[in-house]
Amino acid sequence: MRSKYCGNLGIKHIDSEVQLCGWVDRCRDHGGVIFIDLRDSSGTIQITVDPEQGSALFKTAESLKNETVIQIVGTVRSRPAESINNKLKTGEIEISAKCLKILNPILSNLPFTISIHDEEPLKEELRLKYRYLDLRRERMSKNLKLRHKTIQTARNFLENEGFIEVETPILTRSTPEGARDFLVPSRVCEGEWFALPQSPQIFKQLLMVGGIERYYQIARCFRDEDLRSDRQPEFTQLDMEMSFMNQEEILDLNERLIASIWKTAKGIDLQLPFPRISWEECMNSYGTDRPDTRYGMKLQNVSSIIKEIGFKVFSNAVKSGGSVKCITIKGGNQTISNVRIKPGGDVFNEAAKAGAKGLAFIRVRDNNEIDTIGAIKDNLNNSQKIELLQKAKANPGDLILFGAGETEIVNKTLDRIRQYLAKELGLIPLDKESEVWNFLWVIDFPMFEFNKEENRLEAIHHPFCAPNESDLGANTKSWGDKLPKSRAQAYDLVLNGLELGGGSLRIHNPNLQKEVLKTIGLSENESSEQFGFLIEALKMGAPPHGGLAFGLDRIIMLLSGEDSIRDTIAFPKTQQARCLMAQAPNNVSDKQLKELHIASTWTNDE
RNA sequence: GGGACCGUAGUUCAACUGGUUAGAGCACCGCCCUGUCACGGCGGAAGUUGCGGGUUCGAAUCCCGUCGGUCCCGCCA
Repeated sequence: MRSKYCGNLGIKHIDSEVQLCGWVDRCRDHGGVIFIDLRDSSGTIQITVDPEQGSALFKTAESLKNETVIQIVGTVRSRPAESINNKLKTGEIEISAKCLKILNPILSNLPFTISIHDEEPLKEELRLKYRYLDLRRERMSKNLKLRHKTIQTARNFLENEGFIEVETPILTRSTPEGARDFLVPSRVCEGEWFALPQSPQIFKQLLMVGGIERYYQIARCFRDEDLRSDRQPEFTQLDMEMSFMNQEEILDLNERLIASIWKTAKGIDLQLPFPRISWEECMNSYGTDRPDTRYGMKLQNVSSIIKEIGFKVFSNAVKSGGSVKCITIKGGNQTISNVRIKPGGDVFNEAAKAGAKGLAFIRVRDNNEIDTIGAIKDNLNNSQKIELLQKAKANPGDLILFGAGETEIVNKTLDRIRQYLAKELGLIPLDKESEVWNFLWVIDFPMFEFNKEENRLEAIHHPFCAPNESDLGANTKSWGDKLPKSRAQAYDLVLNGLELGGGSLRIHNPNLQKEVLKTIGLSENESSEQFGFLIEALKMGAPPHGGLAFGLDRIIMLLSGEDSIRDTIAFPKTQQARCLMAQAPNNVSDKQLKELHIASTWTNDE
């Protein structure tokens, strides 16, 4: 139907005859001559319809509406010098139309305009309802092309590294741990249920046992949890697993993969290797396991200085097993008023949202005089004061904010304030030129954390992560005692405060695997019922293996500069997990339910 | 499960403290216009103010409920 794409035409095509297809982006009817901006997936070009070319052609051109689908035959010619449009890639030329055919007219008014010239922001509700139109707009088509390019780059890279792409089941079994499963009733196996995979975790490990050695997949994952701007009920992971590689080798390969993606998508050469920071140091210095290192304001632990002072809020926090930490805001005396850090102020509110009961502060004045509430000032002697200012790296003009109490809350509070103030004080460069990409690996995660509600240990990543061998010791009999406190051979890739992906070396020793399942509270029976096939497989020549998975949607979001992964997904769902276009989920017939041996217990007043 | 914000013409927004017939740009329809490119000019049509109830002489505006969207906490790695 066509000989060329609109956006690829240029002066070298002058005098040649072309046949183009696409959408009418916009028309300018001057009564005599008519200009049509024709758009296809490659770009736009101006079509000129002169009355001399015949009245039928002209009449058709007059009738065109925006978004009419047309096919034109015409000759490429240079524009008159005064009519050259430098804003347009094809602005030096135009097509003189000889023939114009309407392939599909517009029969219904469009809910919004597609043209790039229309810059008005649209309600997302509308964009999602008419997603097929939204995709026709430049923003979404650009994002989808970027997504494609990113996946293509990953495929090429992994191909060259000897990986093969293997698909794993979408219908699988429900397993404990992790997120809520989406369930699918089985018609054939009455009363039984499939679950959609939260990730291909176990399958990819079994591919390793299957001798695949290097696997990857652009894998759809499903989690039935509440949505956020960076969370969808179905999302995509770039999922990988490899045999006979140690942690360093895996990290090295993956940062080269990320670098190749950033090179093609952004033209940026990332500096390798990425910094590696232990989980412990990370929590100490940033209060979070995914720190944004584009700015300072690191957390300082001042517990030891403060534990004996008379200010009870501080000393009691330390004595009851918690801590006192602080962050120093350079020049904070100027930029942050007392109103903002006292109850009701924006900074205080941020602290409160993290669970802090108060927000103590010290302002450093000239000659290192301190300005704070009496209860702190009166209880600090001169040497404590000096030590404190040193530890906080505070100078005259600076503001120090404190978190005191349970260490977890203190970390959460100061992390939140740190992030809030970085945005607030403009410490993060927003313009494209000074964009900073601070990648880092967080390593040495603990194996488990305590779940208060369920009163048991829980795997931080998942229960297949291999523990650090030196933490476990050689004596296999003491595994059970040492496991709860050992570190995992797990790693997360963090970029500018966001987790891009993570993984671990896996357990390939069946006894160790059993021991870990026992540690998270599974009985022997439960273990073999849920994971028997995995443990069995580990007994039959499972190679040492490990892997990781990247959140592909999130990576595209960062590369495209969008704030939501919805803008990287062709057909995403709303926060209520609805598809406004297809109107899913929807009701099904009683017959369908009956075949599946299920009945809905839902009532209106639920 | 909880908190916050939002919903007005096809669309993006406006409408003061509750007070005339709910306005404007773009889109749409009609007419005019031969070099525009977000073309221009003249005219026109277009509204269950998401929905339901309440307060009031009077509600887009205030209150309650409900539906939908967004952000966040919980949840989720």
